[in-house]
Amino acid sequence: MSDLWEVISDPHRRALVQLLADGEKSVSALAARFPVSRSAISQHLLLLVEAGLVTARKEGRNRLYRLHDAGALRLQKMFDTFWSNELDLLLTEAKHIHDN
Amino acid sequence: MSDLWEVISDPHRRALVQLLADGEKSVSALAARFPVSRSAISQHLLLLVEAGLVTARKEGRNRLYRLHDAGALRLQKMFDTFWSNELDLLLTEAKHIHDN
DNA sequence: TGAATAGGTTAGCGCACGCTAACGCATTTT
DNA sequence: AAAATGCGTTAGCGTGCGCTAACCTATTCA
Repeated sequence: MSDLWEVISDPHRRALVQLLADGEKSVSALAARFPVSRSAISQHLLLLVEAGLVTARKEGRNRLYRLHDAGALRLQKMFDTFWSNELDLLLTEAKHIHDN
Repeated sequence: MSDLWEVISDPHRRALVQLLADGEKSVSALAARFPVSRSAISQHLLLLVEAGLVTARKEGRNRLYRLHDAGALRLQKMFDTFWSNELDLLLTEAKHIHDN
């Protein structure tokens, strides 16, 4: 996979990114928030690492995941690139016409 | 499907949205740009319509698709919502530290 | 040292996606 | 009227995803 769009299109993975946005968290701490198994979350996290969105470090028997700055930046750039000039123009035009 | 994230995660559908951003186009005009069959493109377009990103009108034997303003707006809001305060904060911090 | 905890790994299942091929229906062209 | 064009629709195929279950390893606690 490793395509950023595909990676971010999964709801669980998006939620993981959001949860990690406010700091490092362990796998079980994360998994506790979801209705699926720890294994599923683990696999999602590995995908996020592969995609460069997240990094991991070991501390004792915990594995702590955190958001990777460079990855977040790539994500932002991806959105910006997609949101091309034409799309922006179209929207501002539309807003102007309907005046809201 | 009809989930905006899933809809926009497909490369062909993203390209369609971009192509439609600069104006109405017929199915064959669009399909000519892709290596897949017209049927595939047609199915993508129907999905985009279902998702509210695109509208269609008939003119003679052509079917003209165009971007739907409200849909584009929903898309923009979706990105913004995901790009929550934490993510933004994290990025601006990171930028500040590395000073670039 | 044994039990418990945290988490990676693998096999396999169900399922939905993207696609093609074939067909049908309007509309236009000759 | 007949042929051609534009496009939706459907069936069916291959493939990859998300998930669970089961197992294995490393670290901590008793």
